[in-house]
Amino acid sequence: MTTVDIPAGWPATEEQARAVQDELRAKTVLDEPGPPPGTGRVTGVDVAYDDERDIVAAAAVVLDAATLEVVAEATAVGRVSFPYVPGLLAFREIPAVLAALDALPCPPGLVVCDGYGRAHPRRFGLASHLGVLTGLPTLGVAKNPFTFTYDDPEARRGAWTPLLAGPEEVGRALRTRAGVKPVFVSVGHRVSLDNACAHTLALTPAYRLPETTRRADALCRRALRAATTGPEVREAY
DNA sequence: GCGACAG
DNA sequence: ATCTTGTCGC
Repeated sequence: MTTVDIPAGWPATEEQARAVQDELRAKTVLDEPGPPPGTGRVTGVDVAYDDERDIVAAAAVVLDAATLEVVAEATAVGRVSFPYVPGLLAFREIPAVLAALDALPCPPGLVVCDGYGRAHPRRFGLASHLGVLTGLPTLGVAKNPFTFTYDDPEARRGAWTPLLAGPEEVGRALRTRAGVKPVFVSVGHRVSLDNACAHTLALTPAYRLPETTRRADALCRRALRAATTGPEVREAY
């Protein structure tokens, strides 16, 4: 496990953060199909918080895309870098996520984020941001529709409907388990929407959420618990 | 102006 | 995200 510092020049206000998004958005690559589903490696990233102690823990878990077996994993712990503000989630999660990715012993391949990419008020969500910063292909799978609208997809697994920002399709509501609430998929960087959905289905053989995010979620919670129970914290009592 | 709002 | 036990069901 590694420790993270808040990067120099990291936005301190919402206004600065929005300016960063507006500047980086132009670097998003949307015309690449991305790696074929079921091949190479797929990495899940997620973050857990202890706002009380101002601690954040991130995890990156690399899976073999064909077998979904864990190939490598890494965690990072640090200080919370930004408050939670809808639309600015990336500024809260990215420093720790970058550190976890850096700590991996192998290339991450495609990165699956817990949240949105293009489906974002300024079309630059967490997955887009992480993609532009790392150059890696990224996509976002969110559990909630945020401010967007959608029609309920058919009940069968694989069914989907457009996720809409007014008239604009910013992602898809994708059914990963028959009869269960869909997930909300959007493109991050260097991946097509069709491919993003195909990857999401390949990663959900048994549960609603991708194996990548399930693994990363479990790991970052463990890391947070360890950081909160570790020697340096116990001494404070 | 007020409320809603990924995690 | 996080606070949180038991409980219904495959």
